Amino acid sequence: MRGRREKEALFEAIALVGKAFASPRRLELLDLLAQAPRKVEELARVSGQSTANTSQHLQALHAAGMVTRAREGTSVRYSLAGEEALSLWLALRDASVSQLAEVERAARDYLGDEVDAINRDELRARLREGDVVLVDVRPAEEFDAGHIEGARSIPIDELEERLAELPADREVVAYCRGPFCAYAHDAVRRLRAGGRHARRLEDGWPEWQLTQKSHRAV
Amino acid sequence: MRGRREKEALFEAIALVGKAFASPRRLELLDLLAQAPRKVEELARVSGQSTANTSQHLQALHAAGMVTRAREGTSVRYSLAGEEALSLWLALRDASVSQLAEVERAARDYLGDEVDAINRDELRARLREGDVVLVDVRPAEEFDAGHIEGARSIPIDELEERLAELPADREVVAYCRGPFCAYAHDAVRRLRAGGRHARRLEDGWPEWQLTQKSHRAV
DNA sequence: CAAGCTATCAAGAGATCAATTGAATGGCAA
DNA sequence: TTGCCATTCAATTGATCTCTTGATAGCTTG
Repeated sequence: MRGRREKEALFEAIALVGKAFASPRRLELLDLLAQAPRKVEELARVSGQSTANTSQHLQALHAAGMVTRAREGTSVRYSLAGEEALSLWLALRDASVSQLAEVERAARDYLGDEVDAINRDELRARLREGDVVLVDVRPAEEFDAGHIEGARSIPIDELEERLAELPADREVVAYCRGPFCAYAHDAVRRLRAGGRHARRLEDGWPEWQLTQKSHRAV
Repeated sequence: MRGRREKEALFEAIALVGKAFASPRRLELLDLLAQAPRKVEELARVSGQSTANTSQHLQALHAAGMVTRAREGTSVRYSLAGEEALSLWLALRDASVSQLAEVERAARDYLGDEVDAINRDELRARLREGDVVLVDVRPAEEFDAGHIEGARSIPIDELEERLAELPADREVVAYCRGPFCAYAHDAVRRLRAGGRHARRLEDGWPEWQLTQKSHRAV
């Protein structure tokens, strides 16, 4: 009983989950699913790959227990498999930033110049005070799937034309998918160009959601 | 600026870390390093693979920022790269258990019949009361590299011959490398065969160490 | 039940990875 | 210096992964 054979089987089983995180495409899918459940075709379109390939990657994620799927008529909607999967993905992402300079560099290249940020705790306090306007600049479907309480949805595409909706005398905080999502950066730049005092939330909806849950748990 | 090209580069960089967790061999190395820093040749011997192969995997882990290395005379000692790497590995391991029935099955096959366990909080309380004997059944080097305060080292190999050191009138708690390490299970079975009232700690030194640190941080 | 759409399957080409082997490097000690 | 040992490098083979293409299956609607 219990020899190297069994131990290897154990590590192999764990590596099944590790493999799920070994492909950039799959990570992009996870990142999207962290915002909202989506159909295969949507994921394919948004992530810019073929439907067949997307389906295969989703199946790999499913085999690793990281996503769940549900038929909806003629299509299939995939979701992140619970809080566990979300926090694992966020942990991997954060660890990769702090351990690999490469990631930080890639992030800078993608996000452009840094803009002023505010962290979750500070935002919570300011929301209690009621002296900020909180704007969710993600696509409307993602807002609908879940958002920070008190936020108003103004997708980044509509920001310029709806600028008038935002008061000029209060600070505006924009948030989006997370620390490596360009929407909030963009939004802040455009808001400032529009004469608003604006900052971005340091991270995004998934992180907010997760800390809310763990706060409730504690 | 900032297009699909840059976004892909970002996910690719994160996937570098993901790849580190995609091989069972590398996971075994991480698991060993979570106990104590070790030289390449030791790791090769303990994990039962060739030195060259071990070296290659360690370099992969190094490239992913999960381990650090230090020359020591003619040899090289590898260590886990900080708390971040440890907690990521533990998170992956735990998530794989809760999301994949396969992992749990493999664990049962390897560990054999379940034995009574005690969790960290309960152990902490019992240690304060002083009514348990805590035994670290890992190899002595791992004990030396770090152990639970108040534990005594009795490597599993020496357990039978040193049974007399353990009082028969107090409960004995054995711990080892973690929830999937067979040592504590074995130890409890042998202790019971030796007439002791014994349980195992639910997890092991790495988990204890990590919660100690986060407690201190909070 | 036929058409149309979505998702999955199946097969294959090309790339990447894993492990082995044998040679090279770097530090240590005689 | 020379020899020795631990580690790394380099090259190779076979296995695995990724993406594409074209076919298939499942559901819905006319």
